[in-house]
Amino acid sequence: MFHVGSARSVLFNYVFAKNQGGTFVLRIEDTDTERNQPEWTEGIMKAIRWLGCDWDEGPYFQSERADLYKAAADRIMSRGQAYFCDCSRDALVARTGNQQVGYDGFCRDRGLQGGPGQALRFRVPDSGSTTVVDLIRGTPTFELSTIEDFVIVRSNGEAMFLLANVADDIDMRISHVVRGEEHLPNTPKAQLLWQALTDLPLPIWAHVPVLVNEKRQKLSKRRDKVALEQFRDEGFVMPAMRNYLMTLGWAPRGEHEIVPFETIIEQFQLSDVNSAPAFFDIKKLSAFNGDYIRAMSPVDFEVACEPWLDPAWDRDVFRQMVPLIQTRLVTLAEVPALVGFVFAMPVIDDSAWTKAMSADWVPGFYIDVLSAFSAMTNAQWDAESLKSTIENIGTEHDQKLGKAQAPVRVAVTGSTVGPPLFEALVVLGRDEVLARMTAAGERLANT
RNA sequence: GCCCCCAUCGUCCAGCGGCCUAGGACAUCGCCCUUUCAAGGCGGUAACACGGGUUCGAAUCCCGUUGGGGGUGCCA
Repeated sequence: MFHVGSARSVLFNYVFAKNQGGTFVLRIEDTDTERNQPEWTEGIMKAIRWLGCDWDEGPYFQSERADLYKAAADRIMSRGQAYFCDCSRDALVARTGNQQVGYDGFCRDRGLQGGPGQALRFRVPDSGSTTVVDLIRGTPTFELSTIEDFVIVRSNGEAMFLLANVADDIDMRISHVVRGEEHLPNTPKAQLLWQALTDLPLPIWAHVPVLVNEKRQKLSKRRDKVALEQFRDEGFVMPAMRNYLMTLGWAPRGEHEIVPFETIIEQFQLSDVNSAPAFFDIKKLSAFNGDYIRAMSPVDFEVACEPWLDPAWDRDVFRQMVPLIQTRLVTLAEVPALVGFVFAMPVIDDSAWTKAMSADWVPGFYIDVLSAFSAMTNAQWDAESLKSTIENIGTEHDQKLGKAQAPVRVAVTGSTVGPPLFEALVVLGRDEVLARMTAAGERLANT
């Protein structure tokens, strides 16, 4: 499961790196070995590739870099900026009587020597402040007195992600860190660690706003639809998703939001990114998707449809339907419903039948159409002839074409809506059309 | 509670002190086109949260209020 919010962050990183001529590094932050599942990593990389954001360097796995983190912890320890602690959460709460307060520094000067059950905490200075340089948010400043002594190495010896990230950022010479806004409160801690580990200048940060739902809460996989894979499986195409995600918090210059990815890369500036949370609007995504589908070449469109087609369907027949359906889609998943009638007669929808067949002019009109169709030679079986045939018979029954085509459409396609009728009749062929008309005629006679 | 962030149409963006009687996109409404449904064309409704400053002049700068959001884990 790859969260669309993560996808957006990846995209911003990628586009920024490309715009700057920089190197996009993929690092898998799998320090929590108890919870990590190997298949997650596979899914992450697959999703990033699907987005077209191939990395220039990596992937690096934090789970394989424990030595680096150990060395970093030792260095901080040797500088006296960390201490061991064996306080449990419960003990802390019991001491302070407050569920929401940070660590109270109980073990600061107990001189614990480390060992099972003891975590390593960073000794945050009691006074002073640290200022984060953020391309999107300016320079938020944090008072050190409000930051607790946080854990950097778990009691099982594993580094926490904060330590691992800083050690890696230094080791990998990371210049810019682009990530979700939810990490902003971690940043002063990261800077403290950074300065304890190296004299190298701090990285430049960019905290992109979170994506929210219609209730303006951060998108969560528990209550919201957020899986990139799910959108893909529901027929959203990558360029549409990519373009849409880029318009959340940012927009290309000018009057158009739908622009080539190259243009986005060319124009993107982190300093232009908005800092307010953005609503992930599936309706707007859908509009982008329809637009991208319409813009495809017929061949590309056919290829894109393939996963949604029944293997038994004749691809040559489908190809004839392509120009009739391409403007009628929001997602590719709608393709089967639109063309299915060509390959097999669907069950006629009851309300469609009633709607199209209940008028008193229908039976007579219907018989005329049936006989006209049977009379048509193969040479006349083309969209224009079929159209004027229906049109003329309709006129005889005092009906406009819009009304007159309805009974035929329902008889042949099972629905009142669908691709252009006469073109579809041509694809179906005279025999098949007549067979369906006859079947419908029998049903008409019996009701 | 504490820390931090944010605030332009219903939504996403544009706007970086005068070009704003605030522009575009999605959504919505109407008209046109039309073989259904779409697509397409044309047009409409719709916003600077509030209160104080600063300034000749503020959507744009400052302060406050209100309202949202994020964080507050030996998760990332």
